[in-house]
Amino acid sequence: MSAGGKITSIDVARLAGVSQSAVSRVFTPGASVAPKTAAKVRAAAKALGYRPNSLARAMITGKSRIIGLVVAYLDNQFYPVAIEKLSHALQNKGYHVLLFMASNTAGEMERLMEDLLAYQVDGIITASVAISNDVTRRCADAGIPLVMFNRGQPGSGLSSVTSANALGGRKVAHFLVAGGHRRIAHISGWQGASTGRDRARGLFEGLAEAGLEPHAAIDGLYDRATAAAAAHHMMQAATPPDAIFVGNDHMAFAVIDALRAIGLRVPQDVSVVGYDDVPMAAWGAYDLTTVRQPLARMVEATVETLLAQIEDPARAAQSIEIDAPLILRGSARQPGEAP
Amino acid sequence: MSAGGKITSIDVARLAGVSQSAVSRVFTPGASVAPKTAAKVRAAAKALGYRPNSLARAMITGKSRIIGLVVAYLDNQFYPVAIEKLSHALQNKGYHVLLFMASNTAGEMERLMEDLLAYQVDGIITASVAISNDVTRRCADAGIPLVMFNRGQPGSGLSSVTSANALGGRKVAHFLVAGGHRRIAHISGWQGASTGRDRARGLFEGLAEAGLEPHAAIDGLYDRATAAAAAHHMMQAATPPDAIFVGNDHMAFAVIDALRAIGLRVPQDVSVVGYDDVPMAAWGAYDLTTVRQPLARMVEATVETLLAQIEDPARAAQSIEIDAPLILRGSARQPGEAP
DNA sequence: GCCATCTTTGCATACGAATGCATTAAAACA
DNA sequence: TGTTTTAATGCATTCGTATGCAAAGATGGC
Repeated sequence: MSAGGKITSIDVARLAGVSQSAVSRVFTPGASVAPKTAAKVRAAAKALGYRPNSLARAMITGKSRIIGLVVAYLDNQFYPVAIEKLSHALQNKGYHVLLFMASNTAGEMERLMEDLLAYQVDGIITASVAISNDVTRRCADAGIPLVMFNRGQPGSGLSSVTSANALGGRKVAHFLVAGGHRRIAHISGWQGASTGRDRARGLFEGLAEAGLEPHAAIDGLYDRATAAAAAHHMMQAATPPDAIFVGNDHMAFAVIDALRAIGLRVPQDVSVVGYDDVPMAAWGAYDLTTVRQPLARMVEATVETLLAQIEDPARAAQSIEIDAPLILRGSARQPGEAP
Repeated sequence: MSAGGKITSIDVARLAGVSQSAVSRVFTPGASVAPKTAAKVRAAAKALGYRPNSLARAMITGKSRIIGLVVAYLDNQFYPVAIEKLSHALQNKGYHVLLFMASNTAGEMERLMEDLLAYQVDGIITASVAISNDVTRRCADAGIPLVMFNRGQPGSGLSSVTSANALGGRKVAHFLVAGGHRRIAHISGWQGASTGRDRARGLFEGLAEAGLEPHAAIDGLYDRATAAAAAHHMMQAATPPDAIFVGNDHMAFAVIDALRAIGLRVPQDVSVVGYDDVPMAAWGAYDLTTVRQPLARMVEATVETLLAQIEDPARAAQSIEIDAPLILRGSARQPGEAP
């Protein structure tokens, strides 16, 4: 039915018997058009199947209404779900998401940045811990509003939205101590980024408050294999830990698998606690006690912050932390349960 | 350092002492420019931090080099991983991905389509089984090349890339029969789309070849809760199945959880086979025997088909099926093992 | 019914880059 | 060296829409 040929506002104008400007105004919220004219135009537009060309509009207005979303690995279920919610939220605000998969090779990053700028994105969200500092800096230098999701960068002057990672780590410490654990180890998230560091720090502080030292601590690099190896290694020590706090759920699953593989029972032999509360954490096979990142609120805050910065570029960057509750499930012995 | 102010080809031209056309040609592969001029221009461009504006370029050329990627739910790990690979493949070809999350409400879909067209995408990939037929039709009507990933639509004249679903189902039938199972049930993928139907059909045909009838069959709608309920229901029958083929891994995990929850052992009491071979299928907690969708090859075929159609719009649609091998793990009793 | 005020509307231009055409500079050839 | 061919460049126009400005129309007050 509709020909493949491009239909422009001029075609619509011709059919409706008005000027091109009139057509434009009908599709520009807040512009001055007589209701009668608008009706004619809309009718003509519908008849022709006309759609305003967003790209042309972007040129004129200088706003593309495109947000660049930079992510790295989607294996960790936390990110797909975050992407889903971010997309929806942005779509609701009339923005669209240009997706960039970032491999972390230097050359790739370079190209990615170029592309991000070339497409005139109005703002950027980096939804991955593994984005290099350098990249975030360059985006900011280019004057494009940027919000880091699930990662902070202290002193960078960039906005970020995270859960209260340190507090979350501390909650885990208190919970495990209250549950009677005394040899509490940590397989941390990558220590190259604040997220992993803060969770570790929180744990250690919490332990210190109870007069405990961390029994062991290894950087799991957010990598399943690394985490599994770390767990394996810890359990072969002369005095193995009686609980392991793992830096995120994604690694925690690998840790549980690794423990079971060597015949250990969770939580009878070792308690395991994760961080994120991805949907999978609630699944029967893992039933993971974990700290919930309140995704909906984090997304809301991210979008709100970004759009505010787009509207007012002079606005100061903000670092938002959202409280993360501990979710009790079966992978860790609870206070009052028999050891 | 670089001012937020927009730098255009005219600025570069001025600094390099050439015309705007010259600058354009330097950044247009295949255009005729003297090496000396190119060098001057590149130097000036670098000095100013100039990047060609993709949006402006898109207007002139009529090609945005943007691909619309429409997805629905990202809970099923198959899709995030697919998105990751699709993005990378398209980025390598110089395309970019505009991501659309489709809730399946009618109104939403309408808006989504409008947006897809408004952004002048060069092509569309629908990476979800749950996209309505209607939507795909309308994209095609608009004359935009479209490839359906992981779903076919027989007789639609649209391109699709899937694994050989029917054959996959048949492989499962043969495998389960060879393993000594006789009461083989199916919790299928959504029967509203070809993917789920073909897998079911393949299973049934395979069973028929062995002189067997399906022991039971319920539509799991690709939904965890539905699948779990179905499994529960099946096992409470007077003669429960001794094997269940589940329409995808995502549901299969739920089924295994449900079975274990009522004290059944997998595979000793019931064998479970999935479809997809998502990374999680290999994890210790499930160790799922499943049919592997060869993601890399599917992505490759999808991108290739789409780009071919973009280059030559007259090109006929094609339905590509890629062979899917059965991956043997621990969730199903194997031929030769004791029952 | 007339003038002041507020809406509508069209005209013309701008956004930033690509490209056909004509012109000029350089290279190739005799 | 002169002429033909080829490569390089600039000019002007184009893509589709938004918007300032001025003119025209509608509305209201008295």
